[in-house]
Amino acid sequence: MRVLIVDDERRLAAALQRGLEAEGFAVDVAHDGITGLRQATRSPYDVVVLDIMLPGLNGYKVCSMLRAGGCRSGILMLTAKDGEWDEAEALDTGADDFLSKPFSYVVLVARLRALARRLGERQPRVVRLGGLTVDLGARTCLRSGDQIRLTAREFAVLEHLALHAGDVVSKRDILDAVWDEHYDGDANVVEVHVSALRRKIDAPYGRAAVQTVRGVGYRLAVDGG
Amino acid sequence: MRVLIVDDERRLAAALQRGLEAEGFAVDVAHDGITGLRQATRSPYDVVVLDIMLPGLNGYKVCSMLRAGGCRSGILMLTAKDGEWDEAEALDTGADDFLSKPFSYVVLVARLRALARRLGERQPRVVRLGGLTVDLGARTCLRSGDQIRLTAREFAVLEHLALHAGDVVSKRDILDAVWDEHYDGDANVVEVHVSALRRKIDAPYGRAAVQTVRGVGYRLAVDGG
DNA sequence: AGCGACGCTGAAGACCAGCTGAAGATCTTG
DNA sequence: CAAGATCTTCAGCTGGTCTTCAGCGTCGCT
Repeated sequence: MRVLIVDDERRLAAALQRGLEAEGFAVDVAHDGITGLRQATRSPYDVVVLDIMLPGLNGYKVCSMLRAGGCRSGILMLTAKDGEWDEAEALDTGADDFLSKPFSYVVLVARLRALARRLGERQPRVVRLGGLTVDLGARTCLRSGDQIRLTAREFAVLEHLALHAGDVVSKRDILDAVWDEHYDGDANVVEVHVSALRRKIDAPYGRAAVQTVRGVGYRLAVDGG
Repeated sequence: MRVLIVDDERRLAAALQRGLEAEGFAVDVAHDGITGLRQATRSPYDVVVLDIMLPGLNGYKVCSMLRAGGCRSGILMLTAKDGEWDEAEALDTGADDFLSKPFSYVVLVARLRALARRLGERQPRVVRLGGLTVDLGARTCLRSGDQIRLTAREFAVLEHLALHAGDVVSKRDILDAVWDEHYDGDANVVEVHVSALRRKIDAPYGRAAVQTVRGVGYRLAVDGG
């Protein structure tokens, strides 16, 4: 899932980025309103976490301009508690949810997930493919009834494949979806994680759910391999 | 959106038709399995609402025959609640969703809409030519039901031909589309790959989907050869 | 029938994409 | 701070794929 954090408190933003990335989100950061606005319109995010106090262009303006421009991402506003700006106004400008600073990290993650779920209800919560079950909500994976322990990256890769089950997904697509867009390293990271994934969900079961399509990318077999 | 209702309860079918037409759907009705099957294959519907209890040919049979014939419409099965036929079986035969009778009209409409949306979103780009099926999304190719393993180049050539099925495509066009457009090598590479393609999708089946038009180029027969 | 142009195809070697083990970097946890 | 897990980078390896080439077949024209 792709998240954009727009906050001028660099340390907070960096901490959030690290934390969320560890949970498997792909996170980009902007430190002012103008940059955030441009970033959010240029690239499709699932959720934008938007601080209200921003240099240049405040959060309300960014939010309403995004909505005016037809942006369909979820917008979670961070409101300072001093009461100068209130939550009702945040919702009025088109935000989907708000959180008062200071907030607990755990709460933020829960809200992010809830928001993403709410927006993406059309997306299946569970993808079942033959003997392979990927539970996007619980972030768990079952193969032939066994619970498989996956790392954050592994799961994120599997998630993206599962959401496009049956179709070939290029390594570039996976990079864009799972890593943030500034990642410019080798696509070999994808190969490494796919390799690890196969070692866990395919090899021990003699299956081949994750198929290589040479010269194009990968495909998750709709029958689970 | 085009909907076909196949149900032998004439009053129910007529009521549904009126209701759905009022909501802007284009609705046709059939009262038995044979008619429904013929109607569904003759005309492309977005969704077929299919009762299971039908005179002549039951809903399961209609459904599996439709799927066997390559029908890609959404199929919503109406299952009687007496439990004689269960939902798992409905899904097995290729239905996309089911609804137990008696059902609420509002629920039916919601399900219809959801189904149409679901199908529309994941509309795989598929080109079907007689016994030859080229799935551009999954990058797979089926000939008479067999999965054909193609290399990246072979598939790319076939893809370009399929997108212009029935038209003659010059070797130059293929070079520009499949190879880099500044490729200045011999056009013989195209011949080599076409040759390999024919060996896989035509020769074993005694067909000739890929036709040579001497002095001009190649043409993919619209009837699959 | 004979000729030339065009197209087909088998073989061979260059080439390249993808796989994987290992090592170092980085982050998390106790 | 140490231990452990995870992520990324790297390089060697493998096997499939692509291209080239040459020889042959086929077609259309005279």
